[in-house]
Amino acid sequence: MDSNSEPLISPPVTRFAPSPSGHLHVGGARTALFCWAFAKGRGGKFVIRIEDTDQKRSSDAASVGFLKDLEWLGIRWDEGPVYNAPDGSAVGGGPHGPYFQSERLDLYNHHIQRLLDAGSAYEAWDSAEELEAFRKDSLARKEAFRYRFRGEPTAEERAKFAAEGRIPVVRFRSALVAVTIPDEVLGHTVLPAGEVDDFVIRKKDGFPTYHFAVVVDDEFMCVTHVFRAQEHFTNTAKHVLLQDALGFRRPIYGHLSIIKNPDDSKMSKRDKDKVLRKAVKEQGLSAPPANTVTHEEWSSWLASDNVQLSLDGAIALATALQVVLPEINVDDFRRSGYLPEVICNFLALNGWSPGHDIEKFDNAFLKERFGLDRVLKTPAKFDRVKLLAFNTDAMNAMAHDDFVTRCRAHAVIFRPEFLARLNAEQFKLLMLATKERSKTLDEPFKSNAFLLESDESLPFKDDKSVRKALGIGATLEAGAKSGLDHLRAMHSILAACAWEHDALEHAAMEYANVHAGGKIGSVAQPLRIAASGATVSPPIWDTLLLVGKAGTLRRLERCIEWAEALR
RNA sequence: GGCCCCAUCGUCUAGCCCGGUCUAGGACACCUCCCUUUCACGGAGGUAACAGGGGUUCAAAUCCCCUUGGGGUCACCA
Repeated sequence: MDSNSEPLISPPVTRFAPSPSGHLHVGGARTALFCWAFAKGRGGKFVIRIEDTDQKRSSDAASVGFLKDLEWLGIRWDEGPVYNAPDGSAVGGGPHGPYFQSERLDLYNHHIQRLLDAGSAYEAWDSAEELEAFRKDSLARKEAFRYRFRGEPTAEERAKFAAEGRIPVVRFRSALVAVTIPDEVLGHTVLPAGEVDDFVIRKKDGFPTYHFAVVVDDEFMCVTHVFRAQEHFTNTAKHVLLQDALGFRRPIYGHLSIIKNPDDSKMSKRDKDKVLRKAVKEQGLSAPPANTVTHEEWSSWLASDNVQLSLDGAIALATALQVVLPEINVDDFRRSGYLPEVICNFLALNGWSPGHDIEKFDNAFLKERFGLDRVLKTPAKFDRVKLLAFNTDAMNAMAHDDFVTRCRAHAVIFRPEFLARLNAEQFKLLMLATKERSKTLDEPFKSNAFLLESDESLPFKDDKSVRKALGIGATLEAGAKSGLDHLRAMHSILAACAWEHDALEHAAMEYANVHAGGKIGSVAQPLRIAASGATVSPPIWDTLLLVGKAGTLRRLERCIEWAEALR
């Protein structure tokens, strides 16, 4: 038995309780992963609850889009919002619902009334302006602002407030005692008396605050272990006080360090906008590039750092500005072609390790081995380079058939144009030709866009390596042939060649032996440029096969023409 | 600023709780070489860290204190 399995409570119930959002952030994904692994590895339950007590931020149906991301990662919940997985199975439901806090108001109000009746809570009538003044005052004295009971309003005052249309909030009467914050990751620590103020538990709009709803729900959803981001650490004191006042059980707590960017900033959904703003500034743009965002969107976006572009808008703008958006959400990584199992593995390694120099593992292993005793207290920087390396390894280890299947699944969602261009056989050929150099599921598509070009309009790239391969601008020794010469010669050879891998290779080899000193590379590179437009493509014969005979010959002709005009 | 937490290669980390086996291990990145029809992959080497200062001890990355640095929090957001 390890140090954190609790003898008194088993099996454990953990929960992931985000506010509604269309996207799952990697930090949230890791929290969910740890909660899931802990519960499932001990025969317990993993619950999802939506914390939508902020009416301003609770929006539409897309508000739980992150459920799709969780499911994609292989993290399934035993209780929570109902979700129909792509494989047809239904996830969620359960006996302790509803799992949206906005639907549990009666429950919260019942318990707030209990506190009110017991004198552990009271109504407070302060206006926003009054509170602001208090805060300013505290700030001037270089103190943290702590709200304290300000006395019962007189009947007169009460009448005046009512006449003004004021609506009271309910505040919790915090005892002036030191509070121990229980934490199995950071260690139990004591908050000095007076640190917790009389915080609001019911807002003016009748909704409970986060602190109150969490405590009630954790109790009634039978949550035994709460693992959440470190930003909640100090809040735990409030929760503990509330639990004591309400007579609730106390779950075991563990606070997880945050995940940071390589530059030490906190990883945030605003990072994409940050990159774009920088590019706009550097490139000195004063209007949105064509086919990106509307002028209205553009100007409101530039007017305030707090405004975020829509995903589609951000992607379009990034393409136009030729910048790469940082992946922040799970969905971003999916779009970039990362494998869910690799993301889970890598995420788990940020803040936890199984020891013994083990780095590669799957969720089953994680579930088996995960425990709070090996969770790190230090924040980790999210290293995309290492993630990519992990993904590359997983891609290389994949069986050919699996690779093709998964690339196809990726293409259906993100690269449909390739499915339109290639038949099943060609698709498979391209995938296998690209497999060993693909670091992501998206790479077979991203790096082979030349296949989508028409033979009549494929652009040829004019750069140093292209000029070198074609022999443009170079002086030749007597009798030697340039890459361009090879191209001219190969045109007729290919025209007479069967369009099949070995035949192509054989014919080119034969030619190279006679005219290129056996150096096939000096023939293959010009061909590659002609067929793909640049010096990088899948193995040359596969490339020609995919472009097709007619297409290759036409591209050759155009390339020769283009190269001749260059010199 | 008050309160709380944290600190091993550039990065993720092992080791720390139970001081000696640590001239600090692994991985990613980086450098060198090999392989090679492009780009990649792969193979073989290499550079690289206990934040600083005090203690305790025969002995400290490991225990204690201070300094410095980093983080969190101080909402009618979660």
